[in-house]
Amino acid sequence: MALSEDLGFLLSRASGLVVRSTNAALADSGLRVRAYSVLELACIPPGGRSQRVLAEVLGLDPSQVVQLVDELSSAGLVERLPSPTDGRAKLVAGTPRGRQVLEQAAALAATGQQEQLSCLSAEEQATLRSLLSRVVQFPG
Amino acid sequence: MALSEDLGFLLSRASGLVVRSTNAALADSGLRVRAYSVLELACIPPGGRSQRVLAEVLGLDPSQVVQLVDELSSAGLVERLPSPTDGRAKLVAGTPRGRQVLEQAAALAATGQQEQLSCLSAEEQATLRSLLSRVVQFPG
DNA sequence: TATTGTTATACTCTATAACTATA
DNA sequence: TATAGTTATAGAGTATAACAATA
Repeated sequence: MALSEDLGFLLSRASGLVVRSTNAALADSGLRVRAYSVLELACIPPGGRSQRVLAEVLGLDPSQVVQLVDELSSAGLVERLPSPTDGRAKLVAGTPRGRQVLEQAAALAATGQQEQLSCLSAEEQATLRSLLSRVVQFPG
Repeated sequence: MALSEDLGFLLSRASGLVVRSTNAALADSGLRVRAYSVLELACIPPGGRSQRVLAEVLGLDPSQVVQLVDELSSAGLVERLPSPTDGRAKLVAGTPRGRQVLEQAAALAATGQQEQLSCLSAEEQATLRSLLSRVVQFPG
């Protein structure tokens, strides 16, 4: 199979382009894409989510989540709360400042992303989103 | 935007899954996906391609191409030939053994890739390929 | 002066194993 | 015994800058 038709190659190449562009766009926020995705998940439900869940959803190793949460926590964007139901688990929840930063960062990230994806129409982007969602099997 | 609808996130997650699976499938060949892609390009035209072209096509830094070609060259899979038209450039060409290894590796890579992509029909994979090709703007 | 390949360096990302505390 | 979080470490991938040889 020619490289230009190799889906694995095309995926990793496209991902590289978008991640690079998004990281550049996020520079002013002090975040990079991985920390941004952790912050986004931490800000969704009021109570936060356990690090184990974060790792599973993001496809990261639990030890990587520790580092990213450490980083966000030092910046005052998230906090680790004890789980009321499991003494081992810690729930990662966004702080008010974290939600504020997330809002600004989301706009920056969207800009960087569209720099690479604007060659596709909104409908085509929706198709791409739908296909990739099936591959990723995004949990909840 | 929810993370599950974030095209950048979906791309990098899907890419990660496929690359991981492909690297695992390639293990017996001694190659990893990046070296595999260099070998594939080196084996296409009889005369090979310059490292600068390889870097551009693969989206890698020229210094990364040096390392990958070193690796493939040590394994006897490619060789650096002097360019007949440019004394600075070196053409990277696959050896007979390189073509042999490539053929086997291609089958392994396809297997590992389909492990992650089999949830999409052939037609859906073609759609995905077409959309990603536009994003990547694959040169020649 | 610009480009090709190279070397060196640092940073980010990924992968593993081992440890602790709780379940 | 199993799981959540943590620590440590090594390897792979990415990004930059500087240099020699050639254009």
